[in-house]
Amino acid sequence: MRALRTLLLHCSSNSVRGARYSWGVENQAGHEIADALGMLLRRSTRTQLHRRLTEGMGEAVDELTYPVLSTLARTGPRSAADLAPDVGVDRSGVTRRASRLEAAGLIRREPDPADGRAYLLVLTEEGRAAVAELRDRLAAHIMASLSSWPPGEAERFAHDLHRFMTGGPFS
Amino acid sequence: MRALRTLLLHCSSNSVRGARYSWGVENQAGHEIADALGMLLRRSTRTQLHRRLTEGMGEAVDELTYPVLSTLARTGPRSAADLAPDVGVDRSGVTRRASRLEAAGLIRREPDPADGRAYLLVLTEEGRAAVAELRDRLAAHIMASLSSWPPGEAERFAHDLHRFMTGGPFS
DNA sequence: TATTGTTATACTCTATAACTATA
DNA sequence: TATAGTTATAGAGTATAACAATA
Repeated sequence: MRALRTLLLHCSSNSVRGARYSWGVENQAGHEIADALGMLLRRSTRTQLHRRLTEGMGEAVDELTYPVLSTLARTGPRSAADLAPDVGVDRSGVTRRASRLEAAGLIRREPDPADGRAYLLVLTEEGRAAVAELRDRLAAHIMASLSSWPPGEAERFAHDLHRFMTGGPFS
Repeated sequence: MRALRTLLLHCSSNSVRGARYSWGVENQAGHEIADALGMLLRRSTRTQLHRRLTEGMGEAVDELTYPVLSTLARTGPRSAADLAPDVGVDRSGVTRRASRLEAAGLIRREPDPADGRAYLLVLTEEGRAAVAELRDRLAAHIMASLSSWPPGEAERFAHDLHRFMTGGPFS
């Protein structure tokens, strides 16, 4: 079955945008998006982007700690255990990252008035400023690359991307 | 200067799509794209996606080794040192990942006829099939989430995304 | 009994620095 | 001399499993 599939795939060896792929033309849009996402999810792309955006923001803000800041900014004060699934690490991981951020003055720990066991992680003023700064840098970075697009197309693309992410396979 | 900026930012505390942000409305498209990309680059999103896509494909294919396979499929046989910047790790990292893939029969090492020091990493037939399978799964996954879009809009979005990635801040 | 935050442990992956072989 | 592949080493980050405190 797999052998047959492979054979069929390799019978149609058309070139997609010069790349050396050799699969069919069906689902062209899906493959085009898949390739773009693959590029975006590459480690080199992510680290390079993070490095450029966190330039001069202190050692505490990096690829590991920023998701904690970002999620707190989006949802408000949360406990470590509550934050864990959003950040994508265990609650012990959230604790370690939060400790770094607390030492840098970007967040503070407050006893949860509703649960004596928990501590709420709260953004400080500096933490809020850091998130806003980073978000503005990314937005500016993005818009600079869209400046050559015809009027309205960037806004349309932004809308489509938002629609894709919220209703798509990643929500 | 930063204090002034922060102050200005927090004077306009409008709500964007229900999120608890408090920054201006300028560069709306940039911020919308930035938020979508932030969601996409999150660790939880990436690991979840990789886990779903590599289901039942053997232990050798995972988040670490797939970029090696994918890059080889895109560019043809390459040496480890040549591949390293594309994959986003050191050449020793490429060696380690390639060894796992070679043990699983997905790639093979061939002496580079043009350089006696180098070995070319070459996809085997199984390796090509694995890449095709994974790429098809992702494309199908994506298209399923776009099935409810009006005719033509998915294709338009695919085109825009490709244009954004190749001409954008990640190229 | 279950869950909180935290910490020690074992594990994985990485970059760095070696090493040998070849350009 | 510089660069290829490979490997040992040290460092960073993680999940797991404990622990005491609280629900």
